[in-house]
Amino acid sequence: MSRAQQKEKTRRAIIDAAFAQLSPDKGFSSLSLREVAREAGIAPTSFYRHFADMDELGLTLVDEAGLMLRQLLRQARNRIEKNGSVIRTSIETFMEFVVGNSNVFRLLLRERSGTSAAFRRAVAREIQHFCAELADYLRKETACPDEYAQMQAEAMVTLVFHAGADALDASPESRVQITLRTIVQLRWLAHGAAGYGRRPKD
Amino acid sequence: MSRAQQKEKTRRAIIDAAFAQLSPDKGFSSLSLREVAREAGIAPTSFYRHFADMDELGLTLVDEAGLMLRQLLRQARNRIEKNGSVIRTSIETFMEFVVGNSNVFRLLLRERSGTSAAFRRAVAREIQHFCAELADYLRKETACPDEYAQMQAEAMVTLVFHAGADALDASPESRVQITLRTIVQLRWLAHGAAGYGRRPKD
DNA sequence: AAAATTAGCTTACAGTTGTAAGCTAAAAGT
DNA sequence: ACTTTTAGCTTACAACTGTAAGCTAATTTT
Repeated sequence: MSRAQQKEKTRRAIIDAAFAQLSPDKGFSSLSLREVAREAGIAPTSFYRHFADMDELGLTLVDEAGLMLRQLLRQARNRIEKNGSVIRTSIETFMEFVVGNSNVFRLLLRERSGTSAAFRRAVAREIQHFCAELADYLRKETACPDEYAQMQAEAMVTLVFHAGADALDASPESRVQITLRTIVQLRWLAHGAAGYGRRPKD
Repeated sequence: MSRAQQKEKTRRAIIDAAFAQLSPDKGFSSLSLREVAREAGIAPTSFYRHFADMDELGLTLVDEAGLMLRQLLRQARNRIEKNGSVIRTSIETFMEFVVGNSNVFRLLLRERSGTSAAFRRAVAREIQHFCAELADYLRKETACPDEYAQMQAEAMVTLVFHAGADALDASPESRVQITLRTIVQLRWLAHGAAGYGRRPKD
């Protein structure tokens, strides 16, 4: 095996080790370099051959998580074409992602409000992609005026992410409730944004 | 000074020390018992005379933060009576709280999605109070049907909290934008929930 | 007045952490 | 074939952590 190949392999081992050690009770910030190295099967100091410090590893993890989010978007679009119900299909797809990749979602969720400004920015950027694509869609497909599409998308993503967070701590039965609740909330938003001309009283 | 009084005093010193050490770069989980004890002016081991461990201290902090939230609600109600504009006044009051007590708000924000299930539950409970009071208000004052008041309140609180989180990282000028954005989003929700009979298309 | 309780102290220990220094062996470059 | 580069190793150290054990002095109880 070439040196470059081998290096890439251990790099992956480190990343996978980090993801593997994330859990409901353990966030990235309580991950230690030594632990990660141990799980990856290398000496602690060898870690530095791949990342300058834990922060650099963390940003890599966030990047990978963002990649998975974008894959999720494509998957949702496919399903919508077959199914038709935009809001319901989107939320259900998202919920499957959250439950099936809970470690990945939790990473985004925690670092979004974590202690590192760099991490927060990185997560915000990934979520921003999400919003931008949704806003595009809203502009094309709905009665929502252009300037409001972005704000509507942001509100929707906020509510859906929050629902995902709730789902992580909930039983499978309550997850159904959370999904239903979120569907209604998103419909209100869509309805409200479409009929924006008539303002509700303050 | 009586023994009980003195004890209460050091207990407060510990709590205040903990709050003081929270910062944009330092969450509760990266607070050490020794650091807190040092700042409180006591020996590390004396900490145990007041709290069984750091978790117990953390839950106390969350409780205090929740108390401040409820005070905030009362303040908002007073202002609404004078001012009239419910949504705008509420959001502006909330934003003032976030900026003025950023350490307290950050605590809630972080522990809401933190690694300790007990902390998450504690924060969820405090936010639940918020939602319940708002739902009550919505039932009385708006056209929203009873069963939807709770869901609407939850959506509103989610959006407002999220706006608060954004505000923490934003410049004063962008805070104005965030506030305006949130006002519009909440109006949509109110509008959508009031006209719930006509469903928007999926 | 004597006894019991206790808030806070000092000392001590074992565990973990990040990372510096320097070696080895193998791959890549010449 | 010789030199350079480098991924990974071992060893080492200083800093910090939580907390156990036991003392002191002052308040409270009896």
